[in-house]
Amino acid sequence: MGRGRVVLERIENKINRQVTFSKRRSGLLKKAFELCVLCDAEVALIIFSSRGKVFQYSSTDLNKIIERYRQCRYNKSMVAGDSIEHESQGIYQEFLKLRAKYESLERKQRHFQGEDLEPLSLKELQSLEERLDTTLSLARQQQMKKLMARADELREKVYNLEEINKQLKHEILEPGSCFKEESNQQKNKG
Amino acid sequence: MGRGRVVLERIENKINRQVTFSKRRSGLLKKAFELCVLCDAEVALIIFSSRGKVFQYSSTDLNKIIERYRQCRYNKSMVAGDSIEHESQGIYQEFLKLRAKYESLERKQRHFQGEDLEPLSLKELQSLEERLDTTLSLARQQQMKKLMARADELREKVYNLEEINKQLKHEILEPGSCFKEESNQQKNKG
DNA sequence: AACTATTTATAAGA
DNA sequence: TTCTTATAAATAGTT
Repeated sequence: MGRGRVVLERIENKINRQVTFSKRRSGLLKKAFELCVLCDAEVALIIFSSRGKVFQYSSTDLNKIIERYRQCRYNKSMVAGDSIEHESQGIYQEFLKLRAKYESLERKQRHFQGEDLEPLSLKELQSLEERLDTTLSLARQQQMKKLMARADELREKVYNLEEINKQLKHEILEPGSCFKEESNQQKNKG
Repeated sequence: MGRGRVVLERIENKINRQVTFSKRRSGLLKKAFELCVLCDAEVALIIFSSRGKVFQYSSTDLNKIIERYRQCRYNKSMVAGDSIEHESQGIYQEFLKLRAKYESLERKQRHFQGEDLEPLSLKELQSLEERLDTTLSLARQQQMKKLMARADELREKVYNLEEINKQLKHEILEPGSCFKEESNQQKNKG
């Protein structure tokens, strides 16, 4: 519908594409609206331009329509027996789930820090105590281990230094090399 | 576009409405498709007939488009200066941030449970030990409190029962009321 | 489901 | 961008 036949492929000319987008976009929105009025249908339409601008029409609340759609899909997949839905719930759902998990973990964490213990039952308190006790001894073991490792290191260093010292003393008693300054020092000492 | 001018209101004739719905629906879907091809746009279209049947077109995965749309809305409301709390980064960024926080908390939690202690420094281990120790005594205090409260309750119950006992004994020694059955029992005992 | 007279949408041009 | 206009496309009413 226009002065030339249209070929169904991406319009390469940028200006042209943008103009056509603008015109057809408004046409599409109008027709969506008409369908909804004339035929008592529920319609949701989301359009993103290639540059990321968003346009939208919905006969009623868009989120409601989306939910209704998802419900339909869900039922269909139930019938089909697929139920791959799990994965594609969208980032927002994922976000909500994660937030719930986070808050739960946070609560648990607070207990480990001795906060909000009042609402815990005796049984829960006992289990907490046990775990704290276990962790405490583990933490102490770990400290021991670290300290012993460090002690070993130091012992090694001490040994090495002693060896070097020995060699140096040997050098002093039996001179025969190295630096003039050392020779001078030996003179002063002697 | 048809043999008569159309008035924009619900078509009352049911058959007519259904036919028009069918025609316009396919027109709308076709135009959505064309817009997406010609103008490189992203389009999602959901249609429910008045009888609840669902039709859908989307240039790419519908859920992706919906999420993109939600992110746009979210960003817009941020820009509008409603809640500058979380910065205007979009739900996906929020999700990533939360995930990082969650993972960090999870790591901390593991330490409290005595796991992955090896990488901790001596200083960190000492601080952990201190906190565990504090929490441990708090947990024990809390248990004490609970136990003492329970003991009080029991003491109260015991006292009450003892009182009742006393009264009952009194009744046995000095009869003079209540039930016939009790009187019979007294006879038997006597 | 086809047909066709008309209306409507829109491509190209200004 | 907006308007104009020639023409393609969609579709209302009919068969």
